[in-house]
Amino acid sequence: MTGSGTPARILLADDHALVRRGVRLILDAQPDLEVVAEAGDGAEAVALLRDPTSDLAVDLAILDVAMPRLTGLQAAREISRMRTPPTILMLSMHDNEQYFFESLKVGASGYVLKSVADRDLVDACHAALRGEPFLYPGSERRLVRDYLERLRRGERLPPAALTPREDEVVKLIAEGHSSREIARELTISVRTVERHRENVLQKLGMRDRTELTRYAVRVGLIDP
Amino acid sequence: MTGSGTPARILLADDHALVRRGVRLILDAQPDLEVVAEAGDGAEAVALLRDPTSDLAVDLAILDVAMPRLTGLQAAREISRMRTPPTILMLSMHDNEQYFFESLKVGASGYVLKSVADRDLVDACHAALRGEPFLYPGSERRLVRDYLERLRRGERLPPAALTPREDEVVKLIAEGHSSREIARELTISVRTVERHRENVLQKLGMRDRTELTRYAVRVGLIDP
DNA sequence: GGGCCCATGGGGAGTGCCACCCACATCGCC
DNA sequence: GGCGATGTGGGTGGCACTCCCCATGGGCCC
Repeated sequence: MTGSGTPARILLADDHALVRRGVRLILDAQPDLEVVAEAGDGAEAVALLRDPTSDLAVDLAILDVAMPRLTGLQAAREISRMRTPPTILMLSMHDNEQYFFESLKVGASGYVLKSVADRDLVDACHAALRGEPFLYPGSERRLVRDYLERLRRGERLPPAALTPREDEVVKLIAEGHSSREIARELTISVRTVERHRENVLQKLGMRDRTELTRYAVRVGLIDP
Repeated sequence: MTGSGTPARILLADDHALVRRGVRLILDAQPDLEVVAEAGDGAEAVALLRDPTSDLAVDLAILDVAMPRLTGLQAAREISRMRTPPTILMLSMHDNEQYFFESLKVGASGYVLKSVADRDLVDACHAALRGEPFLYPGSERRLVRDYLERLRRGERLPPAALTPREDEVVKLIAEGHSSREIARELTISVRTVERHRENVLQKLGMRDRTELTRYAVRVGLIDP
């Protein structure tokens, strides 16, 4: 991939122009990296990569996880289905288990937090371009350790998002409804509502409704 | 302010190192602007400005609205109460009315969205340093027009919502901390934490922590 | 000085939430 | 034809949350 002579060609997608500009400055400072295209949302990124006339020949796509129109996750899913997809590196504000696993599921090779130093971003780009799955800044993190451990044991990823019913319950919880109200709304027993809530909390590794509420906002189940 | 000879001295606070790095590269490229300090959260920014030994002599503080520990808004409130406070410019991801007014209330001279171009950020810095209240990218915005209109008519800003202490408590609640944890964090009794929570719920007409969490996300006390 | 807001505490009652245990019916899939 | 996933339901216990009541002291404004 990308011989030692020509720099790797990068598409950069983030909805904040300032962030884009900053990341671009960081990457272009590297002799072997070159940002050849920018996108302000996921749809734009996909369109740029699909356009046969543009002939971008992108080696690496860096996508912000959360963007308008098409999120980075959705865009990654589309991009990884192309004939000769570029390597995908997800950029995220959130040190969040769900996002991380979702990113791997949609075909990303790397997941980098915006809180890391610029050096780490450059490292992640290099690792991704070498074909190594750069998982996280700081592989000592429990999240990654557990993930690698599961990989080693041959287990497949069960991060399995939520079931449709669980999504419904989470949405109502995050909207501030009590278990009793939700039970009435869905015409099931209070116990079943609580059961769903427990399962979701356990699945996502969360403790209470406030975390659930932030999750619901993040994934777009509700508006804040 | 800042003679034409020496560049203006800037403190930059944002919890995402990558964003900090990018903004710094943008600003340092200007001959008359110089980032002399960085902070990863509001508390750090305040501490740096307060420290008499550091002698930073900061002319302009650029604060991200949403940061851990102390938000940019809380930090701005503290900073503007110092003896010789620097000019304050708020940096925000959110095109949000509440946020915008809150920023003005806590003493900020400018409010810039992260979605603007780097040129606009530089312009905002220059305007703020000249003492002009640079209100928003694009002063034709209805938000700003209405605000200026109300100022002209001598109206005061809409009611002050929450007290600083209440803001702190809400932030911690929305981050998922229990009353006991918050009490330890703020070194007050559990009863007082609960008292603040009750008052806030009553003030905002809300019922529980999930509504409070959405509120905190809306006004930018926390990120989802 | 008197009033008001703010921050700090406490008691008690009722309810909700959350974590552990248990079970059974259905459906699809291999 | 069993096996896992999904949805449904129950019980118990402990703690947290929410809503009432009470109070004191400091600061600010008229």
